[in-house]
Amino acid sequence: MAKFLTNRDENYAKWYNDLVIKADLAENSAVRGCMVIKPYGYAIWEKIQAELDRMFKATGHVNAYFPIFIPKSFFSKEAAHVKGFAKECAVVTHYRLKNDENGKGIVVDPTAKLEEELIIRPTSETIIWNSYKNWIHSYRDLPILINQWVNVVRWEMRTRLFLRTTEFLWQEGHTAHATREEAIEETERMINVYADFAENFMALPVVKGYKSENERFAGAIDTYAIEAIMQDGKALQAGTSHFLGQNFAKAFDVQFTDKTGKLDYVWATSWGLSTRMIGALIMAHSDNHGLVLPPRLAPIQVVIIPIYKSSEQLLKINETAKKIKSGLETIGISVKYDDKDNNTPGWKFADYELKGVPVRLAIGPRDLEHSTIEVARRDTLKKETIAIASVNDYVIKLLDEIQSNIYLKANEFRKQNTFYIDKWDDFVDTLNNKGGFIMSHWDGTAETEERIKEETKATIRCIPFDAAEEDGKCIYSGKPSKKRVLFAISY
RNA sequence: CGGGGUGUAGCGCAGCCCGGUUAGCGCAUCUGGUUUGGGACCAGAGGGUCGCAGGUUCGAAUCCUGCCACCCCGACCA
Repeated sequence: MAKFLTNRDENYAKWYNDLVIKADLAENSAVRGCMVIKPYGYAIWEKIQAELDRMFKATGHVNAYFPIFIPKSFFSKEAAHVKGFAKECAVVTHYRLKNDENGKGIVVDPTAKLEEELIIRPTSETIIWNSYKNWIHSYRDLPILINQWVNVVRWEMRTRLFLRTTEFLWQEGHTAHATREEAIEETERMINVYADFAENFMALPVVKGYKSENERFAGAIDTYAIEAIMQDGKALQAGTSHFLGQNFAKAFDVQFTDKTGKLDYVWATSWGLSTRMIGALIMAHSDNHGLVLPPRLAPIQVVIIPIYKSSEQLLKINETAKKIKSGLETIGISVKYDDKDNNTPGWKFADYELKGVPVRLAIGPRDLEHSTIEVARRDTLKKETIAIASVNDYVIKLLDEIQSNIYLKANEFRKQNTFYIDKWDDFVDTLNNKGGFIMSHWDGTAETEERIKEETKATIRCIPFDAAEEDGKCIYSGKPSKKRVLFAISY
C-alpha cells in the first residue's frame, strides 16, 4: 500500500488528485485553472498523440494549423455555436503594455485597444470554415480532411487537473464533404476510431452513442460520443464526433458546384479528443498503489532494478542488466534501467508502482548465480522468477496479457456497474447508493431529461448505437419509449 | 458569484485560543559512515520577508482591520 497516497475508497477525488501530483504527471500552475503537464504526464500524451495521429492518417486525414485567435465577428455567425461558448471565452482586447506612469510595474496601454477583439479559440470551427470558404469551389476540392493538434481555452468556473482546466490540449478534426451521407459516414468513422483507440490502446471499454439534444455540441446537428465508466461509478465523455450538417457552411457561405453544375452548401464534421483522456486513464485503472498504465500507453514499459551489496556485485549486475535491456529494446519494448544508488530497491519498487510501469524486473546476486530474474507485473502485483534466457519471450507475452487483463477488468467493472432499471424509485436509489451506468427508457423529450437532471443530477450520457428495440415506458414520465438510453452522473 | 476551510523552510505540519529569549518537528536536500531481495540507519550541516499591507503594544507568527491566493462544496462545462 502506498503510504503517501490517499485511499481510493475513502476519498476518490483526493486519491485522484494525489495520484496526479505524486506520480508526477502534472501540477497546478501560477495561472489560476491552468496546469503544468510534467514530463511523465506529457510522455503519456505523446503516446496518445502518436497512436491517434497514425490512425487519423490511416483514415486519410492530414494535419494543419489554424490561428489561436478568432475575430469576435466570426464567432457570432453561427447562432447556436455562440450561445454554447459565449460564457467561457477569453478575449484579447489590447496589444501593448507600457510602464505605469506612477512608476510601479507595468500596465495595459489604453491607447492600444484592438479595433476588433479577438477570442482565444475554445474550438476552431469558425476560423477554419472562414478559410474553407476560400479553398472550396467545386466538388473536386472535396473532401477536405484536416486535423490539428492544439491548445484551446475555455474559461471554466471550477477546474481539476486533466479533467477540466482552463487551457487544455487536444486534437480537433474538421472535415468538409460534398454530401450529407459522406459527412455522416465520416462522423461515424471517427467515433469508431476513438472507440477503437480507447479500447485497444487505453484498455478503456466505452459505450458509443448519440448525444441527446441537451448534450449536443453547440452548432451540431448530431453529436456522437464515447462514454467510459470511472471506478467511482461516474461517467466520463472520452471523445466526441459531430455531424455539423450545413450549419457552418451557411454561416460562412461556403458553397461548391456539384457534378451537375448546381450550387450547394458544403457538409461538415468535427471531432475532438483531449488531455482529459489522461484523467480517464487514471480513474479507470489505477489503485491504491498508484497508476496502472496499459502497456501500449506506458512511456516506460519495463523497469529493471538492480539489487546489490558490494560495488563488485553491482558491476556484474550492470553487465547482465544492460544485456537484458538492449535485448528487450531490439524487440521494441521501452526499458529503463534504474541503477541510481540514492534509493533502496524497496523505495524504487514502490515508486515505479506509483508511476504505473507495467513490468518490473529485479536482479540481484542470487539471480546472477542461477541466471534468473524476478518479474513483477503492475496490474496484479504478482511476482515470478524466470530464467534470464527466456526474458524476451516472457516479457512480450506478459505485456500483452497485462494489456488485455486491464481491459477485461475494466470491462467487468462496467458490467457490474451497469443497471437496467424500470422503476423511478430504483433509479434514484441506485444513483444515490451505487452510481454507475443506468439503462432506462426515456420518452425522448428535453423536458423530461431536464427534470431528471434537476432531481438526480444524472444526465443522458448517450443513446447507445446498439440499443435494442424494445417497448417500454419512460422512467420518469411513463410515456412509451422504444429503447433504453444511458444515464449517469458525469464528470 | 454564494457557503466552508487553509496560508509558517522545497513538501507535510505544530505553535496562534492565553503576545514575551535565538520560531519548532517530520520528510526531502548536502557531508561522512554503515546499508541495499518491499519506501534503511547513525552522526553532522544548510535552508524562513511566519501570504501581503496597515494598526494595537515596550514587544506580534500569535490580537485588530483591509486585501490577496489556494483548496473543498454548489450554479456552468470536454
